Amino acid sequence: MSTVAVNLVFSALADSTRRHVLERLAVSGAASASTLARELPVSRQAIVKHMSVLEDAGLVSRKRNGREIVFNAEAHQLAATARWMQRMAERWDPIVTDFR
Amino acid sequence: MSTVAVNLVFSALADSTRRHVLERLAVSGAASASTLARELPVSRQAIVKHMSVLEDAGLVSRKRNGREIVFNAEAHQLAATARWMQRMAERWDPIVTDFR
DNA sequence: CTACAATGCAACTGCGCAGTTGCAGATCTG
DNA sequence: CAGATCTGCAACTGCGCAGTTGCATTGTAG
Repeated sequence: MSTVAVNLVFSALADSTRRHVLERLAVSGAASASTLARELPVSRQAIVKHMSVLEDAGLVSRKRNGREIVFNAEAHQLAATARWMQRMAERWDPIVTDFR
Repeated sequence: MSTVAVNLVFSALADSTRRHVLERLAVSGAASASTLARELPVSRQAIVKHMSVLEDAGLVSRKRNGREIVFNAEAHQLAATARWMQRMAERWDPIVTDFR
């Protein structure tokens, strides 16, 4: 994982609104920006910007469907980052790992 | 892990300078802000601010030693956050996990 | 005691992000 | 076609962070 990618993923996950959106997509399935804006207490434009950030981080994918754009959560990227963190933690302190 | 704690950890890790400092502390051992500022291309005050952020996130601890303040990396917090991410990823998509 | 080396405090700049609003363009549906 | 409903673009505000510089303060060693 490159430094840039790590920056993108961590800063994407650092915002609680974005984590809410991700949670929503992962649990209730794909949705458009307009739908998400109706469900959450933010404007559509705010959602659109968040989706760009999440997409750049690889945490979300978009698919055009007619006049709609449907966003989907990419759980594998989250898992990959978690594993990356785990390896980093192991390298820093081999004792502290593997409590799961 | 509370929402606030997650915000603190992720936003702390989102900055590459802070990750460099953490790496330095984890690999080469504890150090003071002045020492870190001499080793890295940032001012001491910048280091001090970063240490506060890292400390609030639980990723670093400080210990006063005479006129010096020595900072130490807390690898277990990193590992804990990695495990938290892993569980989140599992909840979102049970298939994608456990590639390690 | 004195000089040095550390932390502490404060103000300032620059920059980017979260969020909003307004309007234009595109695409379904009846 | 006409209206409804999407997305797209642009400008604007507010705010907080990264980083710097300057100066004061405190502790240590000789």
